[in-house]
Amino acid sequence: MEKLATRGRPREFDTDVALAEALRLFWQKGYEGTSLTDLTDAMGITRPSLYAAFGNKETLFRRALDLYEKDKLAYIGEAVEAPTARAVAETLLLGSVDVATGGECRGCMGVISMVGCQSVEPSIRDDVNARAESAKQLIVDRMQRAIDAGEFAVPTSATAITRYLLALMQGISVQAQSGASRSELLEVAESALLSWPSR
Amino acid sequence: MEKLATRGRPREFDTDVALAEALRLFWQKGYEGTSLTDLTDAMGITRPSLYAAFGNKETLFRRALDLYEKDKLAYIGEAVEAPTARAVAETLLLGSVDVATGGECRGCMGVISMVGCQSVEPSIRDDVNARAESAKQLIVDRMQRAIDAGEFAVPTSATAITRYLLALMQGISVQAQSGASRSELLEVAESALLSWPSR
DNA sequence: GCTTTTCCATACCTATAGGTATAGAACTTT
DNA sequence: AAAGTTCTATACCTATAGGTATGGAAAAGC
Repeated sequence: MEKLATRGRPREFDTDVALAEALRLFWQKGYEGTSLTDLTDAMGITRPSLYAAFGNKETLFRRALDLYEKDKLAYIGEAVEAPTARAVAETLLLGSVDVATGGECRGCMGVISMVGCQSVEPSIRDDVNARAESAKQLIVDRMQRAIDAGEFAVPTSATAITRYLLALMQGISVQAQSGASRSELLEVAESALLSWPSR
Repeated sequence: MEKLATRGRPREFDTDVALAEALRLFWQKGYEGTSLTDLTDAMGITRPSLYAAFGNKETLFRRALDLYEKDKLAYIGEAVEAPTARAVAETLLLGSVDVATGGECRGCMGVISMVGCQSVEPSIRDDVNARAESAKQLIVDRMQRAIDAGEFAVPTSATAITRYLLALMQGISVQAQSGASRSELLEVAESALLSWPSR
């Protein structure tokens, strides 16, 4: 990905560290709310260095999303490995609480980007929506397997139960952003799990 | 609220119409995503007219929020009048689907503002959060009455069940923004109601 | 009809946005 | 050590942001 130069003066900063810092900013302030000055200040590099290393603001944002998915959304991939639909739901809900309240950044960056980037350049919006869609598909497929296995008492559809779960996760993110505590959000997850419709 | 001038040349535009147009824009593009040029173009007035009529962008936004609450969030006030907690939940969930997919603007403006204004001037953020908090309190009080009336089978708390409901409504809004259809969102509401924990 | 008040239109202000040209310094390879 | 790269620093570019000064036109009250 990174064309690592063998000749010439080597880069003086660590792109991984810089990218992590960019992620922090985009997560906290959103794509449009984060200016290049914010970025270069926090990353400790100058404007031309940023452009040489990352192209432009949009590709930097995409790289930050990549890092976010890898570091923070791993729980989704793990969740769909769980043995039952109920266990999947539990992992997803608790995972979203963890991400939304675990660090210094509140809420899920995906949700923040989905809500905040609808009026932004289509290329970014489409990218964000596509990422969300592929995560959704993972869960839909898993839920379909659970339905086929007869796990659900009430008749339902894989897409319906998935959208229901995602709605809760998204709501958890929204509330985390407006200041809800970890324990308050765990109550939300528990409420959902208490009346979860599969055995 | 509006100091209506008796002397001098009367205003040539209808402030209510103009405000409705401003609401549309803020709803679609968010506070920061809506520029004064966007506003004046859509409202059909000039910049000084906007400032004379509404003060500045921030107060215009607050006025738009007022209008939004009055026109679009009335269902919340109606919901808490419903006879049972289950009926309250049903009214809230279906109402949020209606608002999120009813017109040309997708999602709930409150959610959009909560997510989009966290990094914006504190005065706006605090206002948005306060509005959300007061709506929440309405539901908490109603749920407490339902608990006191013994409506819930499973032991729960008014704040937990309220946050759970709000999470669903917020998730519905997020999904509406990223393109979910009305019928898809109705599935979310139905999924929640099918396993609603009160009789 | 005159005065006064308020409106609208144009043009402008400062600050900041994202992005880049230029030039010199620093490092690697040969 | 010299040559060849690629870095960083500074300064700048254009576009747009929110907001305002100014002047002339229009409608009300007297």
